[in-house]
Amino acid sequence: MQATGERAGTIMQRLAELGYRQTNTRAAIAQAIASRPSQFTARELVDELEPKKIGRATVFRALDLLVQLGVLERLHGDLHCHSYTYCAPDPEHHHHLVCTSCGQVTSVVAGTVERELRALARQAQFRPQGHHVEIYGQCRACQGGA
Amino acid sequence: MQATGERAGTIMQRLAELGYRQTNTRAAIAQAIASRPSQFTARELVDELEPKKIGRATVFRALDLLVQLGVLERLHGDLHCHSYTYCAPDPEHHHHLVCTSCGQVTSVVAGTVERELRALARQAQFRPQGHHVEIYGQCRACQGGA
DNA sequence: GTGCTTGCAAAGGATTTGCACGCCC
DNA sequence: GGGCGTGCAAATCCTTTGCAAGCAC
Repeated sequence: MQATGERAGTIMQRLAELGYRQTNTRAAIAQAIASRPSQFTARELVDELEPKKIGRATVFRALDLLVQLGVLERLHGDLHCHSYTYCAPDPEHHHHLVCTSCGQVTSVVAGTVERELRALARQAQFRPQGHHVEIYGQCRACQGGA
Repeated sequence: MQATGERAGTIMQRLAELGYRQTNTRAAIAQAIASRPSQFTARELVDELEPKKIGRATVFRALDLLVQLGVLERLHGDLHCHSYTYCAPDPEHHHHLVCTSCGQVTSVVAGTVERELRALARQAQFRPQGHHVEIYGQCRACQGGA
């Protein structure tokens, strides 16, 4: 697990690396993202940042940019269409475990599943280009309580 | 593959079974769904049905109802968030192969993948409750042309 | 100084809701 | 006849866009 301060730093660093400017506004957005639980919506961020004089538009643009840079990922699924999740720089393809109780999102690398999916596609004479996998359930912390 | 007429019939039948009324409006919606390619958006249906004097609201309500009944499934994913797909009554859990060229959606049953996903979750001390899997690529028909 | 970024404000859509009428059972 | 289902229209909400001013480099 990464400290939130470190997380915000990583985001800013990544922006710099790719040649984007490190502005105060972006730092505030990075900070807001870092301080959120691992899953959040655009709306939540806008609500948090609007009082700080950061425009809706700016937040949406930053979100798009960060997804493009690979810092954030978009989540899909019945419960949280249009959610985002922070994503540590990681060249490996991975999947998500989404906790239905606390919303925590954990990334897992799953070579075996990958292979199975490819085999499945081949079997259907389908040429796979990509896929999207999300598993819902309860994370370890939530199994005891709820 | 199911004939579209049969498909529309199945939808109406399912409504009746669950105690919902079989109205002309719903029949028209069922027909429209049945005549679509396997993947479609709410917007498309509304556009098609509005000229026929079927209100937007009614289409959205019907869509929600059908998803609830398990006749339709919502698709997610970057390319087609908020798409729907017809789903033949089928007790078995399945996944989707989505063609990026023609939009065709094929259902596949994948016991092996299921098992792998469960194993993966267990490994992370995660209690799985469900999952969502979509594979993008080109279906057989589109591999030759495009 | 130059050009990327931002904030404001307004536009643009999509989806939802309220309500009175009509139709299915 | 009773109550679910429908159509109309307006409301609401989210997201995108245009443009002039500001700030990073």
